[in-house]
Amino acid sequence: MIMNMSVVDEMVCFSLYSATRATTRAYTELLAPWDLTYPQYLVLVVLWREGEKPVHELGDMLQLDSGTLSPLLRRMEAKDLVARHRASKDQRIVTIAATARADALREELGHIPGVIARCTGLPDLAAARELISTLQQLTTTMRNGVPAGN
Amino acid sequence: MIMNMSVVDEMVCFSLYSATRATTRAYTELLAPWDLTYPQYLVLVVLWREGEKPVHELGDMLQLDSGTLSPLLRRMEAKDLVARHRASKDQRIVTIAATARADALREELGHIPGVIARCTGLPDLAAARELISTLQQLTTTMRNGVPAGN
DNA sequence: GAATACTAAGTTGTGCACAACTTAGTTGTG
DNA sequence: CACAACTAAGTTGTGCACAACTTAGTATTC
Repeated sequence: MIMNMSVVDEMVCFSLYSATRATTRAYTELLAPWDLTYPQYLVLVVLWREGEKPVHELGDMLQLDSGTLSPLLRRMEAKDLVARHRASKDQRIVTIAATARADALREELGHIPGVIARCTGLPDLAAARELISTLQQLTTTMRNGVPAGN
Repeated sequence: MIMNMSVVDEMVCFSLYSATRATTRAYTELLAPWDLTYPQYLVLVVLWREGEKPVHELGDMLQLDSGTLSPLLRRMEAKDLVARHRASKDQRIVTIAATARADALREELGHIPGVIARCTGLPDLAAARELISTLQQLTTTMRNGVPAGN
């Protein structure tokens, strides 16, 4: 907690920032043949696993607001990957569903998690779980925000 | 390395992605009073520590290309945070230097690393170093790219 | 039941990231 | 010297993220 903590903590953030961009680039390369971006792929993963979902629930799961999701889903709709329809019960809610084309992609893209697994270079499942745990805790703490009084 | 590895590995990437966005938001909030973004702050940190630098060396350090840095530095120049001048020796090279105003900010922003330190929620220096090490290794492996044959 | 508060989705505007390209300057080779 | 190969910075275009706002529909309260 003493002296050089400062530099190290900036390094935590910077190495996070670098690692995420490297990961996104790996996904970009992997997904290029299907004209998919990483956030678009994440939407498909959620829809494949959970079925159709309102926009705000997708937003809760991916931690993205409508300002990000609305145009992203519009692009996915244009590529015939998702369909939107108003829920009849509550006319404010737009439900997003994977299309038949998206469902077909599920098999085609089944190799991706394994490829990414190798790309992480993590030695085993335990190491992966530990990293996930550390990152999730960091996310929670960060999201609680900058404590009052700086 | 067996069964559910796939799901876990997607979780590694997603937790990275979430953690980075949470961190960037924390920086955004912290830096708002100075009208600075996180990448702009990173440029200042490099210039403070290393003195003036050509654009491509900034790019090497931050892993950003000229397509990102050129407009970013233009915005920083407009805010009187950096100055650009052509190196006389090699006329292709534009050297970026912190302005007096940027140097003055160095003290004013001195509290930030400590605040971020607390926001990470990491228990001690050892935990921070371990996370940095894991992330740097992951970045290197990721950047080596998707191995041939998928 | 009318005014108010709230919620869901979408819009607008700014700033990264990054691929692909352009322009200008430098180096290397014959 | 000429010319090809290379390098540095900048430009263009696309797609996130996200703050701030708008629009429309729902719930609440009196």
